[in-house]
Amino acid sequence: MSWTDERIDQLRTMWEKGMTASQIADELGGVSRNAVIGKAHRLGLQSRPSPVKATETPRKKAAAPVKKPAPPPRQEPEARPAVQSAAPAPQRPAAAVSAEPAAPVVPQQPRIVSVGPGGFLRQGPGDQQAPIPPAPPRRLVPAKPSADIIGKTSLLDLTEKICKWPMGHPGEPDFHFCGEKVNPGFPYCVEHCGRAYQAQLPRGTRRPPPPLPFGGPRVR
DNA sequence: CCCTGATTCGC
DNA sequence: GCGAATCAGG
Repeated sequence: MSWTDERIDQLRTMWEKGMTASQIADELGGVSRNAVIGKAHRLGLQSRPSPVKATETPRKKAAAPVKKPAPPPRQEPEARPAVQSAAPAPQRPAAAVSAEPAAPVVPQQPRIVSVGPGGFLRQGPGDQQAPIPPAPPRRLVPAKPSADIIGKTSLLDLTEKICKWPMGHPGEPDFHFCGEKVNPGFPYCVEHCGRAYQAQLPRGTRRPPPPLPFGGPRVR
């Protein structure tokens, strides 16, 4: 698989929604978790809340990645001697202490949500925000056997005694199995055994190409 | 061991 | 640019 614009877009969306690389890889299909991560980084989508601790990365080979020598102290220790403890004045609950001169505490932007099948966002009991509609509005309906499959032998109907020769192509609405009584000892009925098992001819002898299984190449 | 993301490096 | 291999942490 290759990274088409569409797939890149899906990757972006899912990554930003907080789906794990594995989930994204599954959903996209044809790519590994590593591929997803690699692509995400190449795209510049980087390091969102990951379960991995943000410890230094002392790669054994390369030079140490830019380690911040000293994060610019937002407040000098000298500027605020221990006066505060001596001031019994009614203070705001400790939360505001560190962000005193600045604006009110910034509400943490990345809300952690989980993503359900179909791409909807699950909400916790405490969530008061209106439900976010699924990106692609899909209606989930109970699976119902399609009209042209009723009466046919489905995967669930297969037993030891039933011919398992596939009729049609998997994934198509009318895909089913032969369903005849099997040739005892074989997974297929007598007719399909004749198709499945070809006599071994001496080497070098030409023979007409055998009929392709699954009803031959798909025609659309 | 399972999972996670990050990084490297040969292709 | 891609992604397997590898690393490192939960």
